[in-house]
Amino acid sequence: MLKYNTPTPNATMNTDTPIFQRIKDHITHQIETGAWVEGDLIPSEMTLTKAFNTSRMTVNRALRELTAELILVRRQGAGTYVAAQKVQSTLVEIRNIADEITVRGHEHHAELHRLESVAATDKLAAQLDIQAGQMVYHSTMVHFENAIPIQVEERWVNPAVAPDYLTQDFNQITPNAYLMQAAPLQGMNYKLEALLPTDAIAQMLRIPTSQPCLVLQRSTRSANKVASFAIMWHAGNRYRFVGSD
Amino acid sequence: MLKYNTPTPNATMNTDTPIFQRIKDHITHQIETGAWVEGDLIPSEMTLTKAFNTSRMTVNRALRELTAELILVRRQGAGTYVAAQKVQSTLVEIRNIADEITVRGHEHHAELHRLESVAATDKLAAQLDIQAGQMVYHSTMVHFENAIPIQVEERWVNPAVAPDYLTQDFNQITPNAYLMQAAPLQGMNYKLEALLPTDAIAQMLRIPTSQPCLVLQRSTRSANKVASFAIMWHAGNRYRFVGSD
DNA sequence: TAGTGGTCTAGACCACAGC
DNA sequence: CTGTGGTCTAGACCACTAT
Repeated sequence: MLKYNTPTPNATMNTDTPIFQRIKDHITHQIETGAWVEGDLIPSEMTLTKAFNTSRMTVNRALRELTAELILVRRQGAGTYVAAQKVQSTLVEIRNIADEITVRGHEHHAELHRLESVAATDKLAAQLDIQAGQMVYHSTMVHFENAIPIQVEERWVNPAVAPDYLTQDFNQITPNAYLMQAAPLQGMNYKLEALLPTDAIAQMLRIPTSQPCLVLQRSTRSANKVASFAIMWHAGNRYRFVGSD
Repeated sequence: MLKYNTPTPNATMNTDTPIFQRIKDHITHQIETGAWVEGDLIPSEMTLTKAFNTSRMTVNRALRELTAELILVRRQGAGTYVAAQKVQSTLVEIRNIADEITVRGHEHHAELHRLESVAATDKLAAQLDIQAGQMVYHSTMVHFENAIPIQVEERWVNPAVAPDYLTQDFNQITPNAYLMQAAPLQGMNYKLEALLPTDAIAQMLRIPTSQPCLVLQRSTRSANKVASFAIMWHAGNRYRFVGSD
């Protein structure tokens, strides 16, 4: 474990905030700002007990709750670690289509059709919460399952959040996987609808323009900014979302 | 609070089970067996402390965790109660389309097109986990938002779970709302896809057959049986699923 | 063996609800 | 006022991990 300093109380924190909550806030803050990242060993219960001038049970409660929230992982005898970033939700789990295809035992590959820097249109600027005309990164990829095109992924990325986007090798890592690692995910919004494809999309998916598509639009947030906005087109006859509760 | 006896240790319980876990198990057992139901006041921390011959902090941990799991509700100064049963999920929250439309400030009404008893086809029998040929209830409804047809809901119901389905007035209560009340929901599976409508569906939604539809298929479980299977068609240009995480 | 987390105790003070 | 839950303390014993 590196990068650990005495906790600095947040100015916005009410003095009535329970101690266990202050400890939780401190830890999540370290993770959100990237000071502590996935796999890092964080301070032990005893260290935090002294740092916050409290009792071990109070620290234990904070760490136990963060573990229940899947933010930390604890190993008896070893220590407490920052958990792997996972956002789970019925609809969000399709975020890494490469993994999903591999899990099904099928072969996945992707074709990069476009990777460029473009000026944000008004509409796009609103999606990314930036100024119109500002430069943003844009990529278009097609994902294949056993050589059949399954998803067209068009993505716009906020350079302020992922400045190295254009220099990635997207044959090695999917845009989603890269963004997950480059910018710790805070949350997302999505929209799901059924649409007819444009000619360009139909061509990439190798379907007729009369074939309905399942279209997922999603924006992700990181570091209190909108990190990226993506539109994913799936041929309706080849792809569906499933889940259970 | 009624119906409370000294906890009877489960025979399958390992003697190494932590005390807080035994308390949690005891409480969830009371709820699962119906001994305690929604809204019931359960024993206080002090009562449980004595009953389990432990300390208050241990009882507090058990109750706090069950509260985080939405199984209990606590009110300082008043007591601890069994929480209302709720199933929530991005995709499951669309279960009551009438409420959803009303919340948007729009007018909702529904037309009942069909309400009948039919013999289960092989496919349907598999969905409902019953014998083919067995009688099941079937309904077809169209839901309107401000006089525009927004959803066609076709539903098959297991008579063993909701024997009074055919005698309901579905102008007063939606099938979903009735089933939620008649059969406490255990869980569900769903499938979401983009399809072209059949002629009959297109006519009910008043759309051309070339208009893609967002189709949600869902089966619900109750009392360890499949309670119902539903197919909901939405015009792709009028309806979308949205959510956030 | 030293340090870690997992659990538990027997007290304590407080805010709040209901009578 | 009494009883409830919300939080906290300063210890304790144990199982496990790493060295």
